[in-house]
Amino acid sequence: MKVTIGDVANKAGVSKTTVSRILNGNFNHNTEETKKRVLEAIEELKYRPNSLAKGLKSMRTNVIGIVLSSFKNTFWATVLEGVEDTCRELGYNIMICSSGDDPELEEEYIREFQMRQVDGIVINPTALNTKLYNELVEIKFPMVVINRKVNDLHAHNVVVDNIRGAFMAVDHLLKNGRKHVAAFAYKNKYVSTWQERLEGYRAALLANGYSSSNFKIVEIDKEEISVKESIIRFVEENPDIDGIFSTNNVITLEIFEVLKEMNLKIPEEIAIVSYDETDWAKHLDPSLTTVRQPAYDLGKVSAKLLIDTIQSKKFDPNKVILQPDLIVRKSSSKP
Amino acid sequence: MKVTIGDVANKAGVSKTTVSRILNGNFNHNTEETKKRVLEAIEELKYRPNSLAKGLKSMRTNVIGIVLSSFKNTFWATVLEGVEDTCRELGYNIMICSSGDDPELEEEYIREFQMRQVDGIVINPTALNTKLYNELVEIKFPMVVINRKVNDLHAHNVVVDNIRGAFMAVDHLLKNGRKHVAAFAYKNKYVSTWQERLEGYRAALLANGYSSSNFKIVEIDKEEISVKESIIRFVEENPDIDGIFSTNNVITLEIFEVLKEMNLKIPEEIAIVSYDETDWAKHLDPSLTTVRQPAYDLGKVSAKLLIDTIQSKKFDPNKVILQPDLIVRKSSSKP
DNA sequence: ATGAAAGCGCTAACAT
DNA sequence: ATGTTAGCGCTTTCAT
Repeated sequence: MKVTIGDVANKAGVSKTTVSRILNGNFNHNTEETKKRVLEAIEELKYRPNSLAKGLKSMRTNVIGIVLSSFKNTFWATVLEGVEDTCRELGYNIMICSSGDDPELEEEYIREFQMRQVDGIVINPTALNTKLYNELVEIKFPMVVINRKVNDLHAHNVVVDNIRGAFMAVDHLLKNGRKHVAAFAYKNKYVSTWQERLEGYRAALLANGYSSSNFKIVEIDKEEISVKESIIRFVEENPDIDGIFSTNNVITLEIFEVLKEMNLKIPEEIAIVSYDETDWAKHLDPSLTTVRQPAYDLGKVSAKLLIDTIQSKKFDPNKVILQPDLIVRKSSSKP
Repeated sequence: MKVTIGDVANKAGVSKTTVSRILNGNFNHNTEETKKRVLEAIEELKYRPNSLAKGLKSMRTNVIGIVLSSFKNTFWATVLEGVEDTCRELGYNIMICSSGDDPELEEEYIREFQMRQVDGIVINPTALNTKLYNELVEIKFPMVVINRKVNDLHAHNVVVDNIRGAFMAVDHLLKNGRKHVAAFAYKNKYVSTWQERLEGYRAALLANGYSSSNFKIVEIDKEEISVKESIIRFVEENPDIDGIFSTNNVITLEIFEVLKEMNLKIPEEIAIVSYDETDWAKHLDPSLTTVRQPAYDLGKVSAKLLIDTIQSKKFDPNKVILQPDLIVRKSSSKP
């Protein structure tokens, strides 16, 4: 049933070595004649090399692992596309999993990937397994940390500039005449993403002549209160708000709903700018101004960096910061 | 550097066989004492079995491959979640790829998966590689075809009832007083999904006393015309339309935009029902009535079926049809 | 209850 | 230009 390299060798009347050489493009030293015979034998027997055996011998699998927090987000789907395209181009396959931001699951999956001898991993870390991350760096396991930062970790890191993205968003609101701008984020002090977007928010206020007493930050603890409820509460308690910067598009959808229910006009009474750009942003009513992150590039750059590391065995941590841009639509028009 | 089963054996003062047995839970015949010593050695050496070697020997990798058309869609992200949860539960890992509905790429990826000795695949087929699919069935390669049907293929198939979903959508429009209902779909005669949704549309019209002369079907050929343009053209040429059934949510977003630009009120003048349910459907203005497909279950059932097949080696094709449901919102309210 | 030895399918150093 | 041989790390008969 299973046809092996030995079968091909027999059929072609040569040794396994010769077949192996031709298979791997080392036929500098082969007669056209033998090459032809081997290729024919492969064709006739429909031989397909067993990657397991190859990997066991060569200590390389040409598989990389990718650990995401969740698949359910256009952003990650697009990152994955970038990773996939790069991997295909360079001859790698992908094993995938999602941690759901659960550190134990994250560790379990990483261990699994290691046992499967993946050549390296791309990971959006929970940021809660510091010891594990450092162990991986220690043993020089090729790894690219994406999207989030892990403090003091001596590893490759590819992120999008969240401070800048948030700054652009909030600066845009202020420059367009908004005076009381609030920021909404999920509460999670371990995830650099949210923290940095809030930092960008603060920076924009300060740069526009406001002081820290003007900061209006809503950090939503999903365990304690629903997103919707916390928005309602905030808006009721802060009737002077005329601009909102939302760090996440699930929150944004809730904000749209709440404001409509409260009969607050967007953008006349309250302007909105949101992370991230999505398929539906331009179709909302009013169309949504967004901070677009270069998700595809994030995937592409990360995969490329990982594979370079695998192939060159160089490990000086590389820190790459990609830039987002602002897509201005109607939700942030002048009042 | 690398610690192998031999190192553990040495450290514990036993043979590799014994370590292997304990590793795989075959310690019916082992002293508590040896078991303990081996476990300790594993712990101390931080030994992790090499799955490649294991797979090479045992002819099982506990990896399945999944071939999608694209990741960029909540539907597929959710399917993937179902697959992942099931795989984790049953001890399998996932290799992933997307074909972009390109049959050559699809074949390339399947071959790759075979060489990597995946135990089986879950595939949303382009439906254009009939010969390949049949070859896989022929060699009894465990495979579950999902979401789409392939004519005359003797393989497992898990789909959602598209005729029924479309019927429910259109019947709902008609029962709520709409008289002239059109259907929008991508033009692709190979993909059963679109074909069946149009069939459901026709069935609903007939069941409500209309004849085939009342069918208004727009099949959009993306090569020839933009989605938006084809919607505009149709609506201009058919001013009597008062209901639209959209088979795809990208088309739906464009429909919303066009109707707003043409100042046609939803749902007063035109009602809309759309595939699929998404995060944003309830936040559109007006909120969108959708046909929800059990995506998570689709993933779960498919993965379970695949793994059962792998483990039991039974191959009588299993045809599973899951049922969608209708989520009624404002976009389809009575005129 | 434990071990020795063969071998899964491939590659690569070392012949020839 | 091609072949011989020795493993890669594991499981699995078959002994003991």
